[in-house]
Amino acid sequence: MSDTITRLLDAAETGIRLRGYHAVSFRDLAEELGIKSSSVHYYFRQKEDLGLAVVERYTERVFAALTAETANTETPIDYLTAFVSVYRHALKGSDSICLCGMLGAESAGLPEKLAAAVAAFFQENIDRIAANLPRTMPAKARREKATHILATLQGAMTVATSLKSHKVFDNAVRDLLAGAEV
Amino acid sequence: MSDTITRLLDAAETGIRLRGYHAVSFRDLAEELGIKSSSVHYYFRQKEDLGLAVVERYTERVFAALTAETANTETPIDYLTAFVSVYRHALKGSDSICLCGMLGAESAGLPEKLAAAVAAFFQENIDRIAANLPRTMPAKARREKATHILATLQGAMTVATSLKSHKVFDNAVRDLLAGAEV
DNA sequence: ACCTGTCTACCTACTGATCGGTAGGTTGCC
DNA sequence: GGCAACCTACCGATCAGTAGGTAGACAGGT
Repeated sequence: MSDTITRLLDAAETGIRLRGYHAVSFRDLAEELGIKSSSVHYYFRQKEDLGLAVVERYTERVFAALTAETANTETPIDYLTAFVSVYRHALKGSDSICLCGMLGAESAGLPEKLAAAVAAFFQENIDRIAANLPRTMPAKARREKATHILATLQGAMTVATSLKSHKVFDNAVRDLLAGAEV
Repeated sequence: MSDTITRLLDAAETGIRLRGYHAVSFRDLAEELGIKSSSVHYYFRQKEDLGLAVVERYTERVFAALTAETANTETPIDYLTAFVSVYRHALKGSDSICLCGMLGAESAGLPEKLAAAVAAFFQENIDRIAANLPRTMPAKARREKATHILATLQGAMTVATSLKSHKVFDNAVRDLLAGAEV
């Protein structure tokens, strides 16, 4: 992948995670890279194409990190702790919320394909968590707990960013994991 | 409050909750009411003023509903059930997320005063929940659980809206309350 | 060694639509 | 006459997107 494409995806991802899809413009991205906005259209014909590429790359990166981080966990609580640490790292490394947390909030105003990609990201998160909850739990209870965990992570990032304190995220997650030790 | 102002606040709130602050324009609002965009400036000099008025009215309405709904609760779990039902009602009535959930996500790209008003909304939510948790819990644990509960509610609205199913919200909240019965 | 064609990675220059915002009417009620 | 509730008619900035040009690298043929 060319350097310019990578830098474009980086700038777009940062902008979307901080301010939202509609607050990111081709002109701003171009200016940040030192090129012209028409050159951005050379790589991404429409804004939707850029958005989709950002979500695709983000999805792959997050799931790769989740797979790696949870690889050697043995108990469900170890798995959850590792899972959560990937999100904690994402928040602290970027000082912004999850890309899909932002796009999920905006999804009614997004191109359909983009909204669908975000929904798929959420669903895959829920499925992965549910698959690693104790086998002794009924399937319905696992689905509920998995949804609860994803919702808490996403909401904790939003509230922590608004209150400008990563501790808010840690506080929410500490109680989440304390309650999950079933 | 004049009818036009109420209708403007309604239209702006709906637009922001569905698509975000930057996706709402004076022109669209005016068109929806059948007036001209310059007339919107007659009521709200700047977009920021409109945004602040929307958040103010929303904050008052939500806290009034929370106060009313939780008025006759006796146990912490009753309080939480009533608290959560206000958010459930907000989601189902509007088919969109919490106004402050959207603005909190976008807060890095918002006028400062607006971001501050949203942060205050979150903080007040946390304080109210914490104040109604069992007195037997240490203050720190109450703060953590309260943050956890607000984060779950906000995240559950986002994920449910993205996955286009209110059941997602119910699933997350059912597990949240099941774990909260301490 | 020199021309020729093709390709990538941009560029200039522009379009029509839309943005928030302003100046200065007009209309109808009290 | 004065005021509230609009209006027309703009402004300059910004938006996504398009048309068509160019400079440089590389390849193949002669």
